[in-house]
Amino acid sequence: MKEVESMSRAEWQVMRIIWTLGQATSKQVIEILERKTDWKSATIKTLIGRLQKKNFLQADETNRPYVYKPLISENAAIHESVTELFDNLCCMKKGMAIDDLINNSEISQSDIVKIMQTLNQKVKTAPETVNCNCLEADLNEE
Amino acid sequence: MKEVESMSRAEWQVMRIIWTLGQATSKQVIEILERKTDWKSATIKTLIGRLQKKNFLQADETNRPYVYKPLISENAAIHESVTELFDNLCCMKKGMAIDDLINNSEISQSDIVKIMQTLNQKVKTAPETVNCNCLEADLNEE
DNA sequence: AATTTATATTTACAGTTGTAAACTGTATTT
DNA sequence: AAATACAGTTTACAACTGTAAATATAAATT
Repeated sequence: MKEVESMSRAEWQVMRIIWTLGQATSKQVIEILERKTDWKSATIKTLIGRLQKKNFLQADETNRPYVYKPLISENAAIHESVTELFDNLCCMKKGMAIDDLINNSEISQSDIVKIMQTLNQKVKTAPETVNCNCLEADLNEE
Repeated sequence: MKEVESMSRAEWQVMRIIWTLGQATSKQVIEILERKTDWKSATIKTLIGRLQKKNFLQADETNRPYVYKPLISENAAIHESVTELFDNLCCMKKGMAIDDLINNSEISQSDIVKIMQTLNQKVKTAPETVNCNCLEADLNEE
């Protein structure tokens, strides 16, 4: 029924460790997450297993302990999640949501510059207004 | 275990109708969602019921059919969801995520202007860089 | 009042998620 | 080789979700 698997909140925490390290053993992930959370090591093992099943992680099994590597890039994963969430929103509200996000996130100087450039491009072709379509049948949801 | 209830994807669709109409009967919600989705009316009734249980909706039961009203504003709900999602992300990646979002969302002229103003404020105090904390214990998650 | 219709509430059921113990197989140390 | 320690795999279980049928209740019609 579900087209594409998605990553749960707890699974995200595991992926973040592995993305940041590039690859990791379960031991490494467990050590770090035991400091960050109050999860038992068994819980973390479960999460690693599920991430493999969902094809977000792959174990290099040539020698033990296995080394786990990401099968999806962090950027791709972020894109997927953020897009999925924004799909829930009224299209009229997306601008506001982004504004809110900017207000509540710590963003570096260079990222701010980058975003401004994006906006400068965007403004050239942006519509005067975006209408709410919450009540309309969306014929096309590609 | 769960501090605050959150809204599922399907429940969001129901709320969007009710926010947009201000209030609605189940019949109205069902009619609209039957055009937008392939859900059966029974499914939509279940969702309305769950939203009431989670205190996102309240039924005015003075006369039938009941009129359902939101107990949370659309903006508040958006803030909650978006914040929850961004909590998953590496803080170093949030700027990029926002940039990606802007690239992929239709945003009105006025929203763009608003966002630019926000950025202009933000840039004054923004840090040069934001460091990844994916491997660190977060002592404080208030 | 009895029947039909509309609407609201209960029950159902499989899959996902958070959370973790138990078990199994491999590697290391006596 | 036997015992121990680790790491990987299975099993568990309740709550939440998507999906919907069945049932109960109230309103409208006959």
